[in-house]
Amino acid sequence: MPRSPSPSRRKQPRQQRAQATCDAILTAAARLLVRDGYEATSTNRIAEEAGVSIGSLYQYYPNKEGLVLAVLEQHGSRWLTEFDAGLKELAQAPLSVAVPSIIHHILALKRLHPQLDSLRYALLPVLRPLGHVDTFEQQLFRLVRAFLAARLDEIRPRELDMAVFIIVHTLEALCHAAGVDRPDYLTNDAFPEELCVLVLGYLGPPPARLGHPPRKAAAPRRKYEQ
Amino acid sequence: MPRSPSPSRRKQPRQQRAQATCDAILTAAARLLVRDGYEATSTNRIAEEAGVSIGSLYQYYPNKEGLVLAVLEQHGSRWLTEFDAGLKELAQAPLSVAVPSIIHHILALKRLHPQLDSLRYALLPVLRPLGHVDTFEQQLFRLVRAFLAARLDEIRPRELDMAVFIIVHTLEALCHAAGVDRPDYLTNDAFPEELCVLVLGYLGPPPARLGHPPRKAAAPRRKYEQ
Amino acid sequence: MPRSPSPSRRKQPRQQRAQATCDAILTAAARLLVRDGYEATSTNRIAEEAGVSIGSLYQYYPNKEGLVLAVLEQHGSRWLTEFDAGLKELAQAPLSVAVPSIIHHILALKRLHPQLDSLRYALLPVLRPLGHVDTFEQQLFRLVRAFLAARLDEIRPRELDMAVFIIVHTLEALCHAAGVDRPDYLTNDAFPEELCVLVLGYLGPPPARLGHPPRKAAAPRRKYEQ
Amino acid sequence: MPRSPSPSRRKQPRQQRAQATCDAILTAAARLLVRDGYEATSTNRIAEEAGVSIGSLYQYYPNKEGLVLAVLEQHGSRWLTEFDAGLKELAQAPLSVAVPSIIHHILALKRLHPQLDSLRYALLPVLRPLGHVDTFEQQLFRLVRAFLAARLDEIRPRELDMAVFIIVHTLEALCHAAGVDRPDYLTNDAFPEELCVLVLGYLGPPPARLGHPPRKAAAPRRKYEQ
DNA sequence: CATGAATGAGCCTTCATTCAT
DNA sequence: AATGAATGAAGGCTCATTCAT
Repeated sequence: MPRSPSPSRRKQPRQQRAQATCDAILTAAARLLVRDGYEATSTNRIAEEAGVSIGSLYQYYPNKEGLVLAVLEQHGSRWLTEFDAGLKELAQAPLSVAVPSIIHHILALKRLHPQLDSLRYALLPVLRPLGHVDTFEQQLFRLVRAFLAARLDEIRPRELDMAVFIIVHTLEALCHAAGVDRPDYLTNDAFPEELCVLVLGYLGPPPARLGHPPRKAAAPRRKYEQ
Repeated sequence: MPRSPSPSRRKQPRQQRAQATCDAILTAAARLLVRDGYEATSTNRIAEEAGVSIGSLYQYYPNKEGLVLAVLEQHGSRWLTEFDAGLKELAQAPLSVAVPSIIHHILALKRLHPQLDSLRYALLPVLRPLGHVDTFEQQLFRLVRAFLAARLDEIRPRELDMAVFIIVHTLEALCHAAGVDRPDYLTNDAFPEELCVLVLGYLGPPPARLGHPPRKAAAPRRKYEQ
Repeated sequence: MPRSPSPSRRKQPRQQRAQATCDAILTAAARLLVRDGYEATSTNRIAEEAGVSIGSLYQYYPNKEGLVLAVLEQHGSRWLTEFDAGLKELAQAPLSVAVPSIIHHILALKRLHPQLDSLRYALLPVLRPLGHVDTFEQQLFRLVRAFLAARLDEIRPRELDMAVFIIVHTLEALCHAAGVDRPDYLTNDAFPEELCVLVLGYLGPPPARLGHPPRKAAAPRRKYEQ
Repeated sequence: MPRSPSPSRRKQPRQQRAQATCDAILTAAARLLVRDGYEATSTNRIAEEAGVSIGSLYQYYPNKEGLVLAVLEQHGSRWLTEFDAGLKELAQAPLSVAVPSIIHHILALKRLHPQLDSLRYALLPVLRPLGHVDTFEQQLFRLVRAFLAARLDEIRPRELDMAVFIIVHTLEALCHAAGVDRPDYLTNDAFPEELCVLVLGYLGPPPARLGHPPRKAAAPRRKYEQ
């Protein structure tokens, strides 16, 4: 049985030509999904846009959902890779430096593929039953959780899971909403600064321990509070 | 003028029987939309579920979009009414009292109609081109903006529009995400407290005025930071 | 059994108010039929346009076809009445005078109700199975046949039925086509003159009888041939 | 350019099997349109009659109008081709020979596809907004106009456009009406002779030029006037 | 008489998917 | 590997007509 259990792939391309076909389909699908949305994008139209027959499309992807999943997987893993790289560079930085940098990074990624990025967000309600986005979201959670776990002495929240939940969903929603409703916020200085205030204000200073006023952690906040 | 410009209504019911039909349709539509999503819900199925003929459905609602709009309008305006009433009661309260109360109120509304509430959120990308949700969102913005405008001396942000944007989208997204991914957060004490920290931390103390350290405004935060 | 066998009427209005309702329906139907055509005109829309409930419409007309038939009947009988009156006035006139006058009259009627007139023509293929238009057409045939029968010594054709068939269909088609494609022809002097040439040329001089060259009959043609 | 601008075709069949499908659809459509008329013919019924699935129908024709247009185009262009060929053969013939021959030809074509021929006529009001019939009619006008333009010295009318308008519409209407109301006229000797009288009488002798009585042109008329 | 709520068959069309070539 | 012809369930929606009020 040559069928892989993946819901997004049917057959691995063996020849170079086949790989090109796969890519063309993926690219066409991304373009149409971004332009028309999930329901308005038909597999026949994708094949046509890709310059490929509908039969070929179904040779590599088991069904429409699988194809869309593949699109999101590709974009999601690229996004996570870049995001992870950014986090790694900040492994040693204090929160007051890391958070602004991360936010800056996220907004930059948003500006890079504004629509593909929104696509994942818009497809959340459609594809949740398929279990893909969970993968992306879970990875993102894991990365952010690890990041915070390494800074337990710099932050206030003790329930890490909840803090990650709050931070991830907040930033995702605000970036998405900005892209949709206020594109000017994406190329604006004030917006990222406000996001930093929001996140740093939330992560806050760690609970004061006896005799150790958390002066260092609190200091950076002034930058945004003035 | 026999034609109403409303995109969500076609004809006003004149008889009591007709009103009952309208309501049955609306109720059935809400139930199916919540269960299956916009695209997977067919008007024929709605009519069947409502126990009326498809013709009756189209006598009162001009098309599928109009019907969905009517569902959201009904729920949205009820939600806004209740929210507005809650805000009015807090008109004189200081931020440190009002914000926790508001967040508590929002979560209570969420628990009341968890799915209908999510429906609006999930349909945002589908219905945006129809211009309804803007109405809801605009009203919400207006209410929150007025609330903050009356407390300019208690808060830090000077760009009110951006602050409203951030607070509204953040709370919406977190409540929605909680309802979907972590229902336990909705009936949990820690979650609302964290939301308060997030919002109050963001709104922060007002910019210090000459010689008047904003000690009083900062004080209430202890309640949530311990 | 109060139902009349007429396919276009269900019930005779007894009260004045009812007569007004009937007329409003007929008027609205005529307007919409002219504007949108038979298939695109719905009985519900007619009732709405007439300011009457759909139930009232079906109280006076048995179905859509019956209503349309009534519209055509009304217009057709008015048309025939006027046409007949015109013919009567020309009872004594020689062909060379009568034909131009008749053609002038037909074009005047056409200009009077250009669309209603076309409506009958356009509905021919739709309503033929209902047997109405035959009535109109038959009456028209009878009138024209009587007109020609009284002038057998002035005309060439011996098969009167065929001559009537040719003249009636020719003039109907040309007037209709002019109304649709070349409205300028309707208010033009050359067009009716050409129609006269066509008809008079066809009816032509009577077959020459021994020793009696048909000079007189031919003479009038000069008027139109110059 | 994968999208053809034609309103009557969607996709060209590449395989032989597909061509057979196309033809079956066209044939079935023609049969049902002739039998039931435009509005009473449904695309589902056509597909069923053609023995193909409704999906196949819409793979080759963009919509109902397009399909009907294709039917008419096919028949119309065949008709025009044959008519044109007939005209060419008569290029050198005098009017008195050409006109009877043309009328004979038209009636023969009418007898060949009596219903398809009527179909176009009946669909005129339905399809006019789609711009097809104009094409047919325009071509017919052009052919007839060229025919007359080559015989300016044999005919009376100086306004060629109006003469063409009159002749074309007259013959169309009479042939159609004969097919519908008097099929016996189509296989009758008297009818075509009367049509010749009508047309030749209208085209008439050319305006007399100084001292040249148009005896030759008038002579042939005797044939039909006796 | 008049109203208008209710009906439901049926229309046009789309689209994910299969399979013979 | 690739093609593209074929499928048919299903969707949104209309409209002539009936009947309880």
